Formats: sequence, C-alpha cells, structure tokens
Amino acid sequence: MNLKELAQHLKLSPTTVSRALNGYPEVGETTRRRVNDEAARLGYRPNAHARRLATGRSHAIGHVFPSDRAVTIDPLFADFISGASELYENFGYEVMLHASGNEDELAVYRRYVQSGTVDGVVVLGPKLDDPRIALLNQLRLPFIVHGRMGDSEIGYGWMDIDNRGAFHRATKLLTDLGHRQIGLINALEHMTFAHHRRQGYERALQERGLKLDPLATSTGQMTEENGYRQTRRILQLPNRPTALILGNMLLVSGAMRAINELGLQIGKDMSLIAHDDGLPFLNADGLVPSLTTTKSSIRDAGKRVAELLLARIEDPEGDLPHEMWNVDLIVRGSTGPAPR
Amino acid sequence: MNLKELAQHLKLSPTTVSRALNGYPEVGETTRRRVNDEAARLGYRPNAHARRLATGRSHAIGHVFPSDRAVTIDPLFADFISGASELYENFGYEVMLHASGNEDELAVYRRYVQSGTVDGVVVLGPKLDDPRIALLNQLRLPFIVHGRMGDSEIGYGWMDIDNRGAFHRATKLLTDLGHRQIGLINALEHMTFAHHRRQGYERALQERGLKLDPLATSTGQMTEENGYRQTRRILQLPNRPTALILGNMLLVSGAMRAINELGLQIGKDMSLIAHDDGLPFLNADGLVPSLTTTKSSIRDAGKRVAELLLARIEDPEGDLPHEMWNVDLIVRGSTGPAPR
DNA sequence: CATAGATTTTAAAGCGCTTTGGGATACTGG
DNA sequence: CCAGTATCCCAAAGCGCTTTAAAATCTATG
Repeated sequence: MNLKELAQHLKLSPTTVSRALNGYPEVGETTRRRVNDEAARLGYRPNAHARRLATGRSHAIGHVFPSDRAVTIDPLFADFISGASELYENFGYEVMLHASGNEDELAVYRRYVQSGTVDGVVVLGPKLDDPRIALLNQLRLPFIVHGRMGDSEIGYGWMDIDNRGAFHRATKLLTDLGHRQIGLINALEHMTFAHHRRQGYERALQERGLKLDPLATSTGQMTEENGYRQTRRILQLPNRPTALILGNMLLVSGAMRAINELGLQIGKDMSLIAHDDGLPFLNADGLVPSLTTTKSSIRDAGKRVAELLLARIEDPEGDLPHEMWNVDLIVRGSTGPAPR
Repeated sequence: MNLKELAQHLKLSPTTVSRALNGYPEVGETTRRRVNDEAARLGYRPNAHARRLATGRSHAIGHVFPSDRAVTIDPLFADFISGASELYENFGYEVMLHASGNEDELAVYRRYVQSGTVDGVVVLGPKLDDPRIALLNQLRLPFIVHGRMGDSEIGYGWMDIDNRGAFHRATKLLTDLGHRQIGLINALEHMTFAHHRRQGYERALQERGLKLDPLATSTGQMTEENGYRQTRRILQLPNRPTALILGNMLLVSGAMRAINELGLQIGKDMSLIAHDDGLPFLNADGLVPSLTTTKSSIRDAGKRVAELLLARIEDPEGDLPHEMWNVDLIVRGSTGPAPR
C-alpha cells in the first residue's frame, strides 16, 4: 500500500492525499478527515526512505559510542539513550547508533553528512580539548554536547550538570564535618566532567586551608575493581583519609568492600560520598548504611539534550543553548563527623 | 556532490559510475579504478535514502528495548548492542534503536514493516510465551531471537546459551562439595533464560535427592539492592543455606554485603556462584575472594546474533539457525566445601 | 450575471540512486 | 572481410514521496 494506491482508492490525487496527511492548510476539512480515516483503516504508512529523499530530512539522530573498551560510558550510555529515545519517539525521530570501532568518531560524522544519514548528533563525554566540536561546526551538522569542552562555553550548544559545584559542595560537607584528609577517586581527568569535579574538590580544600595530598586522589576507570583497588591503596597511606569521594556508583561496592575489609565502619570511621547518575540497578538509598550522594539523573539529561537538539534542528540559526543543571547533595547515612 | 555530478566530472554516465562503485562486472577494470579513485578524492558518498528507495533495502537493523523500567536489560543491553554493532558496521548496516515506550513492541514492528525502516530485527529477552515471534513470522520480517521462547525451538531462528546446563553444573559443583542447602536468586522467571536456569538448578538438586526449599529461592529484579535483600532473607531462614547461586553479577555486591554483615566468610561459611555476562565494569576475578562463575560474554552473543541475522536477511529462505552455546564454569575462590 | 478572489484539487517535476534493456565498440574465428 | 560474441557503456524508467505551478471549482460582490 503506497500513496498512489491510497489516492486511487480515495479518488483523489497523490498530492492532495500527501497534503492531507501532513497537515497542510490547502486541503478541505472534510477531505482531510476522509483521507485520515481511510489511511488509518488501511494501515497506510508512508515509506520512510521515499519521504526522506523527497524532503532531504532524515528524521534520525546519530549517537556514536566508543567501542574501544572505554568502559565508563557503557552503563551510563544506555540510560542516557533511554531518556533521549522517549523524546525522539514523540517527535517521530529515529535513533541511530554507531560504534566508532574501526574508523574514528570524526569519520563517522563525515559520513553522516556526506550520505545524509542523520539530521543531528549528540556528542557524549566531551574531553578537555575535543576535536569533534570543531569538526561538527565545520560540517554544519546540528549537535548538542552533553557536558562541555573544558572551560569553553561558547561556539556550541551544551547541557551540563554543575560537576564543579557538586564536588565542591560534597567536599565542603566533609570539611564542615571536621574531616581533614579527604580522598578522591575520580574518572579519567581528560574528560571534562572529571576535571571539573577535581576542581570543585580542590577549591573546597583550599577554602579550608587544607593541603591536597595527591596520593589520596586517583583517576581511572569507573569499575568495581578499580574502586576496590584505589580505596585499599588510599586507606593504607600513612596519613589515612577519614573520608572518600567517589566519581560514580560503580565504584561504590568496590570501595565499601575495601573499607569493610580493613575493619572500618562506614559513616563512622570512614565517610563516603559518591556521585549518583541514577542508574536503576544501583540504588544509593538501599545500601547499608545508605549512601550520601551528589545526584543527577543521566536519564533526564538524555531527555533534555534530545529536546535541545530537536529545537536546534528545527531552527539551526537560533541561539545556542547553554544549560547547566544544579546537582543535589543528598545527605544520608554514610557521612558523619570525623573520628578523632 | 551527487552521482550525476560525479559522472559528469568523469565524463561517464551515472549508470556506469553506479556500477563501478557497486562492483558490478559490466564495467572495465581501468574505468572502475578511475571512478573509485575520483570518488575517494572528492569524498563522494551515495545518498543513503536515495539508495534505499531505489533498492528497497534499508540496510538497517532494528533493536527495540523496553523503556518501561524493566531494569534487567539495561546494562546488558548496551554490551550486547556494542558487540552487534561491530559486525553491522563491517557490513554497512545501521543500528536503529527504539524505546517501546508509548506503543508496545509489536506496534513498533508493524511500523517497521509498513514504512520499510529496517531489514530485520533482533528479539531480546524472549519470554516463555512471546507474541513477538508469531507476529514477526506473520509480517515476514527477518529476525533472530537472542534466547528461546520457552522450550519451543523451531519456527524461528535463535542463538542461546545453555542456561539450563550452566546452572545444573553450578549446582552440581556445590552438591559435590557437600552442600545440601543451596539458595537461588534468579531473574524474573517468565523470562525463558531465568526459567531454564531454575530447571537446571532443580534437576541437580533432584539428582542428589535433595529437597527443594522454595523459601531459599527467589525471583526478581537484577539489582544490587535486591541481591542484598534476598540474600539477607535467605540467610536468616531457620534452615540456612550454605551456598548461593546468583543470576547476575549485578546482584553480587549486594549479596556479598549481606553475607559480610552477618559475619559469614565467603568461600568458607558460604559458597557463592554467579552468572557472569562479562560486563566490563564488574570483574569476577577481581573480587575478594575471587568469584566462581558461569561465564558467557553477552557481547560475543551480540556479535553472533548480528551475524546470523545478516545471513538470514541475505537468504530469507535458508535454514533457520538454532545455535546453543556452552557456558563455562570457572571455579575460583568463592566456592568451598560445605561447612559442617 | 459576469468577474475577481478565495478555496480546493491536480499534473508534473524532482529528490538521487539502481537497474533494465539496448547500443557501441572491440575482439574473435571461419 | 564479415558474422558472431564479448566487453564496455548509456538512455531512460522507476523507487514513493513532496512540492511547485497551474487548473478547476466555489464564493462573494458590484
């Protein structure tokens, strides 16, 4: 069943039917209703490719993820996309996924443009200096960055959470509780979000006149195992921290394991704060003791980024969005006054 | 830059250029080289939609994931897709993702067919009785099921791991070690894989003449919190199990937490086996004690399913693949003889 | 009642590719 | 030297839709 057949069936021209279905004003109200009813009855759907060819719009959004085992993004990625999809679906957009395996991510973008596969892309996990942004601007492919490229905030649209503020606040809570040695297990710091977190952490220490102990911090993969290793290492330092801040919920069980192993009690001997992206399978509130977190749903972020991107595609000359979300600090049972 | 322009540029007809690029034999070797070189030099890529319209093939694979908060699939999903993408990419296929949010999954399939969006789909997480399979057969949309629909093995192509065998072997290891009370924390058992796992578990108990204690088993979400809750519950039964089998690595940290809390030692007072899908952020070998697992990489499964699907699309009348993978039982430090 | 203007419908071109069915042209062997 | 056969290339149709420009129909007005 194609448009032509449907038109014959209705004794109308394809033009009129097309217009009726797409809501153009040049068609009478009664005709429109008749067309819509019949299309629904016969289960007619326009051929996606024909429409794309004719309009030059693909109604698809590209998402590239690194398949080079950059572990961090994986579980978060699914949740982000899941939020974004919700929105795309409502606006009739498709989600295209691409592993940047053989070719690199830049090559994928070039291909997108040359072959017209997508109308826009979401840039995930921006680095301090990220070539993707310049390329996309040059290619004139609409995009929104989830996060920022270092401290540059103009020249591209972005939506980010206040990582600096979040880790500043978390660190400050700990210093207010009297902790003087505070460890940090961070993500890889060429990623902007991790860099910002460290900045927030360091500023809070400075404000209290506390000296930063580089050995009490680490940057690495967001895995259970790394959480365990780093926690163990940090807790065996001569000048042992009494509190620990973790970049991610995936680190938490490893960290807790290490803490328990050393016979320390969480919330008493050792305070713990983690950043919680709201992954559905890791609930900070259900832990014992419940976990103090800086929380921001990555799923909601996905939804919002999708929204901004569609707006941008709609109006490519409009103002670039710059949107920063506050991050909640939720105090629960894993933080307490510093032991003396 | 389109085909016509490229052809003019080369002083050839579009026909010849198209054929040269697509490897048809009707074009001379020298001409072909000339065309390929020039296309590469100018960065020409055929318009994806035009090609799709002309060929009637979309070169895209659909993947529908439930966005109704069915937690289980999320982290596994990303890994599965990641494996599949690797293959698709090599064969020039796109990955389309769809949240089955408002409309249900069946509706998405119908739409796929009506609008020609994809050439085939992967069915994930099949249930004991799953309407998707009948619908897809009726729609004549090529598909491969990752897993099986209950015990029916014909009438559709599938690739599955031997869940029954895996859990049978795991349980048998424990009974061989002298354990007589063995708990099970399973996924939701309307899912075939979870159903099979229980069957394997129960058969091994029967073979040893052990009585099944329904209270020592549970089915539910694959989350840290549920792992904790169920473990805690099971370990407080009057007739406390000395071993526990977990459906998923996500349950593990919760379970370990509960075990430690009750002052029991893993591998000694309490043996532990989990199924490991090879998620990159949860390493069974890095735990302390290292974890005995039934292991099968979900990423590899994704890759294989993709391969089978592409073969099926290539030859829709070919034999339906039925492929079952063995699951390794890797014995590590978390299992030991039953305490007396 | 004729005519201008508004409304509704249509024919036809075009989006950029593939592919059918022929034509040239060059290469054989009788 | 010519018919027969490969080899190489091309014109044109068509995939199913949108959209421009124009035609047909209806409404209002002097």
